[in-house]
Amino acid sequence: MLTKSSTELVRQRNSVLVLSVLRRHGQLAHTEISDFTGLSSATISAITTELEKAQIIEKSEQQAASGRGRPRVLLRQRRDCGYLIVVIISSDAVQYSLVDYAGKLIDRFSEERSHDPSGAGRFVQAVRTGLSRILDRSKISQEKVLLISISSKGLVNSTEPVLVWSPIFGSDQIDFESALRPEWQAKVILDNETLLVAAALGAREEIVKGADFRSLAALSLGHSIGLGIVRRGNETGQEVSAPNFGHMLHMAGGGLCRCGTRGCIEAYAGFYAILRSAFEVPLDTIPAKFVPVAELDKIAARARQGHRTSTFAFRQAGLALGNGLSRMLSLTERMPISITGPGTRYYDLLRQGIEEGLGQSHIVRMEGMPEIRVVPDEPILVFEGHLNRALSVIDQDIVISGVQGGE
Amino acid sequence: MLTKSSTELVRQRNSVLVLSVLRRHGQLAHTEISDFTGLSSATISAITTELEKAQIIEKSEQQAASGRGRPRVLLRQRRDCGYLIVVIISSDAVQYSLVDYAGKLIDRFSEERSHDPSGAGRFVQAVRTGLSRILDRSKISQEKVLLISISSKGLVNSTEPVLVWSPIFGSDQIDFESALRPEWQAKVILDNETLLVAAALGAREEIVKGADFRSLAALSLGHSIGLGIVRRGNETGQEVSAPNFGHMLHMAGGGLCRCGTRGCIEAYAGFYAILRSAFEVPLDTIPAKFVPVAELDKIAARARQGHRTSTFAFRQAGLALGNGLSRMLSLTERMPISITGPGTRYYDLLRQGIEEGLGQSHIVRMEGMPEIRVVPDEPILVFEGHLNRALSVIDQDIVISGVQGGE
DNA sequence: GATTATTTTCTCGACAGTCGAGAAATTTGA
DNA sequence: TCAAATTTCTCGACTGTCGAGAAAATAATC
Repeated sequence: MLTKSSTELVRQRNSVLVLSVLRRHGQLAHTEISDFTGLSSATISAITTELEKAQIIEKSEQQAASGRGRPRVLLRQRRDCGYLIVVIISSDAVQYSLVDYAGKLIDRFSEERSHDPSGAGRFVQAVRTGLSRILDRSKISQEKVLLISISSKGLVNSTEPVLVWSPIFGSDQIDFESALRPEWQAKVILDNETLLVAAALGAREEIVKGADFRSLAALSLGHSIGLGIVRRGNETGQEVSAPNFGHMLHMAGGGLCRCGTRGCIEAYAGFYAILRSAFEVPLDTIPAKFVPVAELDKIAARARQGHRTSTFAFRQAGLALGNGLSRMLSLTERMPISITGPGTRYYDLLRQGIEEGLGQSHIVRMEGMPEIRVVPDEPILVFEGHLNRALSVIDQDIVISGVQGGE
Repeated sequence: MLTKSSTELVRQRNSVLVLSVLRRHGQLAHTEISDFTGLSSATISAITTELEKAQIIEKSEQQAASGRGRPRVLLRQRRDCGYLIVVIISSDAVQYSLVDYAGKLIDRFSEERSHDPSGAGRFVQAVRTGLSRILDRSKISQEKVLLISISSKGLVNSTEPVLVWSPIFGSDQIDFESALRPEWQAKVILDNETLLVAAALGAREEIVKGADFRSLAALSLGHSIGLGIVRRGNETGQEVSAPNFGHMLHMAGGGLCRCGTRGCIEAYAGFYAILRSAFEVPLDTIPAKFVPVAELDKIAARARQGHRTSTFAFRQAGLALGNGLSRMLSLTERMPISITGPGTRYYDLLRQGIEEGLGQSHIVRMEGMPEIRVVPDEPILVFEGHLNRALSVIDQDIVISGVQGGE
């Protein structure tokens, strides 16, 4: 359904536009903003004075010497305009980061995670104390925290911050919104981890390719398997999604997965699955809860020396991934694939299987093999994705709610 | 990348909005347009007088008696504002329809299709003469034809009107844009047939559910298998896509498909595949080019009487469809599925397999079985989808290009 | 040191668009 | 014939963008 437009909406969108170029390029002068946005100088004046009055941006005292002429005055976000807390949940720890409005990291710590499975409720409690702790350490008042951005592996509700399914808690849903609302008035968003990786890669790619960028997928290999897809939207920036790829059906009636279903991709390509297959344990064995990476390294070493069942295990994993990717490509357009996560260290062993698995489908035979890149540093990408998404959400909210209220 | 907004853009969008409610509800009075759009009466006045001057809409002489008070004057599209030609390519015929700007069918005929496979070039030639013919018969000048909307089964380029792969011509690409450009200055669009079915169903659904509508998939069963997905977009109406579902990998190294690959869904669920499987022909047999429906009806009749291999054939087909749908659902959100096409007459035989195939995946076990509806009248939906899409494209183009030029 | 050239920022009036209020138009009912 | 009701139209206020040019501030030049 279409909806009506008004002149106020125009100002809102242009204000967000100004903030977004400021975010992308750091501090900028009046003229530069005008160049980047395509808006006239007069409009930039109007918008920036408004944003300055609302205490969202400020004039930087550091003058950029720009040859002769009136010196430029640089504008930048006010760091203390608001704060962001990033919570990254991984299988063995939870990392808390406090970030200011300009995207600068202020404080960070990690907390070990207890491995007891019973504790969805206890886990939420731990997150709440973690959040209090990072706030206390920084002496920032709670109202100044505008957004709490959480990420986890698993399946996430697309509209509300609810963890629908996760490798650790299974179908024990966690609703972060209602869990944090009593204490925090900040907005809470939750994203799948690999979605954030894809978002970060997409943002990088768009800087390089500009308007030529179309789409991209990120595949994360580890104990579990994640996939994120980012597509260029019409005008609303990029669209990202995190399908339930690890638990897509690879083979009906196949190996038993941690989720309880048979034949998921993860049941062939997850770390525990590779272990199981290398030791020729029956495929209906209940998977190990946790596999040390050292264990897999040993199998990989043997595979590299030509050991048959070890090689076979990685090959099976590759095939499952390749078949799955081909199915994903059948449902989307052709796009490059970036492989990331701890599993990238075995890419040499997985590669042949992946390519063969891809090649078994009509779409790949017709359009050719998609471009595959290996990008090992996943944690950096996750954090970068958090910042990209969270800060642009803050920009949006701040403009919609805060501009006229600032003075 | 975000892009700048201006007040002119606001007028453009609101004009398109006015045209779209006019299209949805037929002729409307000033006040009603105001109610439907949420725009103020003054704005409606401004926009409608502009559109009337540009000869896009007109006052209807038929006065709607509305009790006491000043009588309403109804506004409606001018039928002769422009015309649309709809070309529906199916496996045995090509249907041409001439439609006026108000969506009324003016003329229609079908032409048999020669089954010779060599003729991508000859086929394009046939389409060109078909288009000339429908224009000649109606005595409408060529410039008045604003859009030619074509549909076919197969894989379509998402940005240009290029048929990338089709059941009949294989990888012999057909670029309708360059084929028709010398004669026609009308815009040319090409969509996958099942995409249009999905679009039509989505539009119907949105009328019923309004803002509650989220997404929906249409599955077309026949000689080949098609899938269309429609999702509610942010504010830009609905987003539709037509994945290459029929040739998604069902089972690595499986039955030989018409496309030359092994193991496609179509190689299990297409009419030719059901035939092959019912007669226990080896799965690597080159598929029949064309299967009369009567032939399949016979198999279905036997299956309904309990004949084993016939039942098995339909069950295998259902499993392939169910597995494929579960994979699709793993990559999207949960959505209802409408099954359409000639294959719906065998739905009683397919159903169990489809449900079992769906149930083998994690996503369905977790979220439950998606709602499945059977909607047999596919041709009507295809045409309805054509009109929905084509006329809204025309509205958009007409507002962008034509409004100030009208006077 | 005064002047000129150059560059950036700011300001003003014109123009486009939406909205609310109320005037004008037109029919029904008393 | 007049009042009530309803729709359409019009006017002034407000918001927004833009182009042009004024104002500001520095570097180069004489």
